[in-house]
Amino acid sequence: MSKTFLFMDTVVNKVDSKGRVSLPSDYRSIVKELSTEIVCYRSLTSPCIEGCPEELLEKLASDMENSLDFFSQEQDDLTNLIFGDAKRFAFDSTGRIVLTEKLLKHAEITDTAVFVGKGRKFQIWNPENWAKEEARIRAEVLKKRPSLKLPAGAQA
Amino acid sequence: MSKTFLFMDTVVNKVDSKGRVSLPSDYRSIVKELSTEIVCYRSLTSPCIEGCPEELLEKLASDMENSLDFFSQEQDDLTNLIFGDAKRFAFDSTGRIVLTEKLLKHAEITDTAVFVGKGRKFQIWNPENWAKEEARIRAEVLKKRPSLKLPAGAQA
DNA sequence: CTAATGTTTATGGTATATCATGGGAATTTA
DNA sequence: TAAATTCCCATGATATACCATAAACATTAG
Repeated sequence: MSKTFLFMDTVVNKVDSKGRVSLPSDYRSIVKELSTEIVCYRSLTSPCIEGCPEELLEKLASDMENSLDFFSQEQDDLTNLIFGDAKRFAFDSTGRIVLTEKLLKHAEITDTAVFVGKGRKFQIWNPENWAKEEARIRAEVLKKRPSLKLPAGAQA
Repeated sequence: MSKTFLFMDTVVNKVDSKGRVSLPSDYRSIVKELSTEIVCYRSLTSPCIEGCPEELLEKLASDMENSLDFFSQEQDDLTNLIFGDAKRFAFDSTGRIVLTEKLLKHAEITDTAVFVGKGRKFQIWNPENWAKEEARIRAEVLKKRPSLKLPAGAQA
């Protein structure tokens, strides 16, 4: 099978008192192709944590590396914000990472985390917040595209 | 694959009476791949110190050499400022550097320093100043891109 | 089709290594 | 020689690596 790099599915895992969580094994096997660590940061738009392989942030850095941007103050504020916020998380031999207080607080996560695949990246949610968000997204989609219906029987 | 390095995260360290500060260990392990010292200079645009591996300045120099704006007065002036200001700082066996009075004064740092990752380089701030700057950046980002989706690989 | 078995994954607890930081000795500079 | 700088060691706090158990899953045998 060819290696694809898409984070998919929704997985619920426990967060222990030290902030340890198992990264879903599917995610792990994706990341392992590249490295043994992921990068996480607070979402700017939602109360959740976003994660991705470090490679995704490489491009941002490269874009700014050239001399023209080097002195620019306007050198993308957004990018600067992300690097200041993002942090590497290595997962140990059992596949766990330890999330920081800052991240957990932003996502309002205490003892349970929901991993949601988003393609090239993924998100980590508090269960209740994710339930609401998912409902909101579904409603939004149906509102915009009333003709879009799932085939009968395709509901889980 | 070419191994690249990204400075990330925000860490707060103390500056002792001798002016010693621990370089965050994450930063150290990045720099160590290349050398045992970093280069620091006063930011041209903010009251903070900027730091990076010497490698980055070398790249800057060669970019300038090959630039279409080879005769640009502005670029010339700017590079003069940077290279005239920059200085190497070796870190000792415990991972600390001693910043100069000139740098500390420019950043208004006395007993606490905030290291902020910026991708290929990093900045060192006075805590209060950084708090203000971060707030400014966040406001700016939200103003410019109200419907922002993070660029982590996806234009959503 | 069911039962048994082996394998991967999730989770809890604990030992260990690493890091930030302070104090002081040794070395250099003025 | 006084002052400043660099180096070395000690310590507490924190984070990481390691080990053990339990649960979920897949595979195979009967």
